[in-house]
Amino acid sequence: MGSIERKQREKEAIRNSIICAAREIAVQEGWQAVSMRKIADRIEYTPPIVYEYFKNKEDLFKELCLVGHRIIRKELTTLIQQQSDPEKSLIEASLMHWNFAINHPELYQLVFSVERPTINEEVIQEMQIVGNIIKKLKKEDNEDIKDLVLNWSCLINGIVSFAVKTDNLKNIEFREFFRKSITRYIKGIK
Amino acid sequence: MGSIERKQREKEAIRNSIICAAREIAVQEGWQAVSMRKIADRIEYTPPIVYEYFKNKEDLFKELCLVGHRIIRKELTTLIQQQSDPEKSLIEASLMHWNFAINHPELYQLVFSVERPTINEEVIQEMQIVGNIIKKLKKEDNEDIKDLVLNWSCLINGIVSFAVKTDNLKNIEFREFFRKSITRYIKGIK
DNA sequence: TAATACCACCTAACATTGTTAGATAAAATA
DNA sequence: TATTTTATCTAACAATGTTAGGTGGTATTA
Repeated sequence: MGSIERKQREKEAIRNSIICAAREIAVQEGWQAVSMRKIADRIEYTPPIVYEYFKNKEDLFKELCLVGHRIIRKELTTLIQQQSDPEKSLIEASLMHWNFAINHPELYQLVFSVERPTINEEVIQEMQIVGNIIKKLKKEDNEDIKDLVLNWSCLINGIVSFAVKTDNLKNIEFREFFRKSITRYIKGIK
Repeated sequence: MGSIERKQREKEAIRNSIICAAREIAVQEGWQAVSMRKIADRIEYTPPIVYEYFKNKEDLFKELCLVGHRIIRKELTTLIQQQSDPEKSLIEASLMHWNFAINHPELYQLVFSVERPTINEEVIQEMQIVGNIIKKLKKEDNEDIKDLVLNWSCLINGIVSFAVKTDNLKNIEFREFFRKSITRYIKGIK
């Protein structure tokens, strides 16, 4: 009797459609316009159904943050597999953040908004990956890797956030500035 | 007939009390809990009165951002008056941002949230002040000052935002990391 | 097969929100 | 005193998050 598995799959599909609906609305009208009713409308159900999959709006938003982190981690891991030169890896990891903000603006906003607390486990994992890159990059062992990773992470986020805020993500000059800042950072640590 | 001026002053006082009320609620319950009705309640008026001073909620929020920027600019100007060594000035300017986030957490959140567009004129003025400090700091003239200021600004904000998000503003170790990052930055540019 | 339990889903309501139109009553002016 | 202006309020609108409880069909059991 595989019908129980089919049900499971259908449930998963609905859950997924809720997440997609929320993202779609956010892309089109911004997160402030995302309401449980609009989501329900879009998936052609009534609001209480949404509450069967997510305890409340905050719960849904947290899941959406996880979606963002999963994409970032996936990009990071494929990136280090394709590239062995640590300097190039770090540059690619930096650009990945930029591209993430371009390709998934709604997720970027959610994951990196000051209002929302970090999902620690996720951030730690991402930092570990970048930590491994930086470890190879620098020669002298007098500086704490953790500090360097945190420094890198904050720098990247600071720049990308500013680009988002000032609507400069597609500005070539600004992107050039981004590259230069990464270069400056790398020069500074090795 | 000075009554017209008194009226003016009273109006100014009410406007100010609206701003204060909004900040108070934000400090106690977060910005998502700030409503026009709660503000009206707190200043002992009815909601429509608030709309006589601010076109709408967004308008009020923008004014609140300006309040934040005014504080920052004031701090920056007094800071450069008291200190002539550019390196120390830059460190102080950096710490000022940190303290701003501690002393006015609600304003920090508003001014630096990714959701809200920057108020360009304000940001440009702040960057000009910091630009003057950095100009004195570095010797070689091959690098663009604007780039360096932007780099500094994004780095500082990236770190402070992260501290806010992870609730580490009062963490001494994290603050030490902040100092080290500034030092690293300064070492890199001069 | 009939009765029962369960499941998916919905209706309808609650309090709270941003915002506005229009009323009221006091103060200022004529 | 009559009229205009000003300050303020009441009451409503539609939209929001969220929940209690109903409905009608499907599966399970007697």
